[in-house]
Amino acid sequence: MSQQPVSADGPRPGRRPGAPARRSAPQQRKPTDVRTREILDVAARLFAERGYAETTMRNICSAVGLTLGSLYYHVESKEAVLVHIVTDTGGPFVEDMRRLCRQEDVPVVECAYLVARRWMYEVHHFRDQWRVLMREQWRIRGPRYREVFDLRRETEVLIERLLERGVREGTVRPHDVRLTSMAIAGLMNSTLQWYKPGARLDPDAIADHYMTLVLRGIVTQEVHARLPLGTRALSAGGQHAERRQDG
Amino acid sequence: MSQQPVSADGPRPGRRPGAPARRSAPQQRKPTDVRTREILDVAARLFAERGYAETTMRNICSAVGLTLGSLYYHVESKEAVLVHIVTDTGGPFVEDMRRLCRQEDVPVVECAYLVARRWMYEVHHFRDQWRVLMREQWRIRGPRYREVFDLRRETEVLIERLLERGVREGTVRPHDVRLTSMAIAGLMNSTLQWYKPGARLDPDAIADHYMTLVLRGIVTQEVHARLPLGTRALSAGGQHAERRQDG
DNA sequence: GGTAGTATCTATCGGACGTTCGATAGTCGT
DNA sequence: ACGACTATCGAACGTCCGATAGATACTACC
Repeated sequence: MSQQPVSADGPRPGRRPGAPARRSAPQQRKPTDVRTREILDVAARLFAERGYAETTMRNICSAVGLTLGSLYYHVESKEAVLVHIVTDTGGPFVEDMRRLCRQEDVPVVECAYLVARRWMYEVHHFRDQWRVLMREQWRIRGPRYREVFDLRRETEVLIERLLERGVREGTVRPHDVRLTSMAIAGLMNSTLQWYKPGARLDPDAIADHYMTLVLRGIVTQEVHARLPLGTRALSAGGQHAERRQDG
Repeated sequence: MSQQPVSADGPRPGRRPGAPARRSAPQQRKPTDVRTREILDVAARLFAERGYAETTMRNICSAVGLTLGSLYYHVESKEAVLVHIVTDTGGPFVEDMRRLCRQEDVPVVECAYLVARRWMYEVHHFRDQWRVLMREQWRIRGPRYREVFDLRRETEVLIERLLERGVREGTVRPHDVRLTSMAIAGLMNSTLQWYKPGARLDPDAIADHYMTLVLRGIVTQEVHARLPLGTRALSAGGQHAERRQDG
């Protein structure tokens, strides 16, 4: 059970000491440093598998093939690792959401499907990171908490604005947009708890299905009958929804 | 920061040692023991607030006014506390679900609303316990894990069966019932992350709203127009849904 | 009043964890 | 060739945690 600080498959003593020593830029904010990136990815995997508190810095050392002293050369502290994982995952996602929701020339219903697909893609392409984000973000205290909280809040507001645009557009019936926004977020994020990659349906199909579920509840009667993507996923008639054909 | 094993507001040395010494029955399975119940409730609160790993047995001691040695007189171990919280919460819930889904004389749509309301009631009436159940149940390993897993799985299957009955009944269109079942569970449980008691809407209103969202996506066109409870919650027309009138 | 049983206390143990420190080896610019 | 810098190592420190052991006080029953 108790593993040594050096991994079993290769202690690699004195391995590449000061190998590259040349980074493209003296970036301090974004750790594009290869080794740090590796540490962050491994930590995300371990945090997702066993949980933050159950993962020790020594576990991370074993996984990346480093000793404790070396690990602390790259990362400031254990909590800093968590903060990096959360913000590096949540930040770009919110940026994508901003971009998708801002295209006011695209019909709201179509926008909604794009949002859903992008959401499902992010969640399951960075599955470990998102599981950590969802399960452990509450640990972050102090000024960093506000930062993380604002990311989540902005996503909610973006969806609310999109739905309100749908009302102005005439395709969405007036209703409690906040509740629907939380429903969409809840549906997308809840797939983290049961969806496994390589399952019967791919993330896009689930995105379509779930977004159709929500949209059919709020769109006007005219739109309801001809939901563009959703009907494909839902009205297949059989026990199983169609598979998407665009690979 | 570091608290003593005795709480600050009253060490209460030698307090009620062996006070009742009489229990109504020699129950061993269900800890109806008053003190144990208190410990479990306090532990659920602390686990929900700070997380299982961050809560120490000494924290629980301070909260219930006991010392470490006394605490271990009532509970077997820290993990046993978690197992009790999870099973005591999940068990009765699944029993309720069984009961609600078994009444085959009640129309499926009505059944669905009853399920949703019961679900929301349980989740927010035992909020701490459910937050622990959702966030920490994966820690339980060994034979106990199967027990917990089966509880969750049975809930999913019960919903699937209900939806299939709707198809036979002619009110629900044929579709991927598993996906919808997961959607319902995801919607109900996701409210734990944002709903605070005393908010604008009560749990019943949210249950109605969310179940209507799902049902409108899967029921036949005839049923869609006259969703009994859901329309009340959704078609209010304004920014806010109605409040329920039956207290 | 003695005895059994219940519930509490104090004190302690072994271990694990996050973090720090000083030393060392390799690389690059000059 | 020689410092400056980068990345690594090994060893340790202080703290905290879950769990245990043994003594003690109080109640109930005969």
